[in-house]
Amino acid sequence: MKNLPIDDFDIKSFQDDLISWFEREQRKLPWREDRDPYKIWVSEIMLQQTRVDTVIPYFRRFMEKFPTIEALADASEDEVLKAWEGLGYYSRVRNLHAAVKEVEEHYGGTVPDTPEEVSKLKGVGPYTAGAILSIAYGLPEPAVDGNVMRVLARILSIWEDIAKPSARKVFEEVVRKLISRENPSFFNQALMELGALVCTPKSPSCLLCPVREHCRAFREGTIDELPVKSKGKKQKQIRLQAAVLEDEDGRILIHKRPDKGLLANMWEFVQVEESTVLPARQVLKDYLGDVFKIEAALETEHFTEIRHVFTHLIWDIRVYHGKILNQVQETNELKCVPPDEIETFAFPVPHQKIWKAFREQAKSEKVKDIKG
DNA sequence: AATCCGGGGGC
DNA sequence: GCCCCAGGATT
Repeated sequence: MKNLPIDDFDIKSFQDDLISWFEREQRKLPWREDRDPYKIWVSEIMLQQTRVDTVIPYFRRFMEKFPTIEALADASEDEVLKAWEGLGYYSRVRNLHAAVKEVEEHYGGTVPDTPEEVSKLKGVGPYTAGAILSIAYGLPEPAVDGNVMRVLARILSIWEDIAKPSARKVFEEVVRKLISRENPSFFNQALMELGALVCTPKSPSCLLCPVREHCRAFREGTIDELPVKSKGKKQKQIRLQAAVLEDEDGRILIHKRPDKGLLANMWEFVQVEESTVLPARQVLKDYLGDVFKIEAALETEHFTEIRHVFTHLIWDIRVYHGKILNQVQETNELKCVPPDEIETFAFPVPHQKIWKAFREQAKSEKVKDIKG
């Protein structure tokens, strides 16, 4: 029996060692400057599946642009998406935007402070609810993320598979038993900070650990076996053909993705999935040919290939260059924009790479012209 | 319970 | 390459 009860565990001593370490060693972070629930909330959404160092510049820019709940509620979705461009998991910010409007309308602009109300907000799950309630309001609610599961799995020698959704509840019950009633905020933050700075996934710094004496895995030599985490399956590969298309005025054709699913509401250059049957480029030409007259430029070879790895799939994109000879009928999803305005739209990273490659290719063409 | 949903950094 | 990251919504 490896999952031991926590009877022989000195909770008070553990809390003291953990919290006093946090008071000494915590990093200075922009969302720790005050206890504004709005800032705590935004930071927690940004930090979902995203490292602190990545989040910091986004957080600063976001707060400059949308300093209050009211400012964010009044912004347009395109503006908000643009501020999130490059951070990934874009439904986070669309949900945040909707939730902030909800708070503005139904809670008079004040983030609610009960588990029931906070949890109802879009994009606020068990972790984020606990984080807001404990950090912003000082309530003893668990905030169990990947760090907390790793740290507690080691300290208490818990052999649950932390990749399984059911594991989170086990750890929430553990936190309810361990959490400091005097300082729930620092207790929760300290567990996460410890996971980020000391009790790391690989080669943890046990010799520097403030709670080493409380750690069963350290005592029993099982640090490298804990936590137990099953592996996910590998990504599906998708071949795409994309085109940077210019109209006769040199404007670029861009397309807005549907409001659900992958990269919802983000802009992109036109692209289609490659057929396994038809020869290269034929699919793209057929697709575009229904709508546009495409000049022979599309007959030339693709000018770049982009590989982009997502969590659950891999895009391999061949990118062509073409010219549109007829008038483009613009819609909400289809626009022609001048090249210098491309960067005002929110593009996913793979299509930012396409634009970068396109400009460099155009530059080298120019050099050739001059030399020729 | 599985699957979907981004992107980057560390090794 | 592989792993993981201050997870949540949908099915």
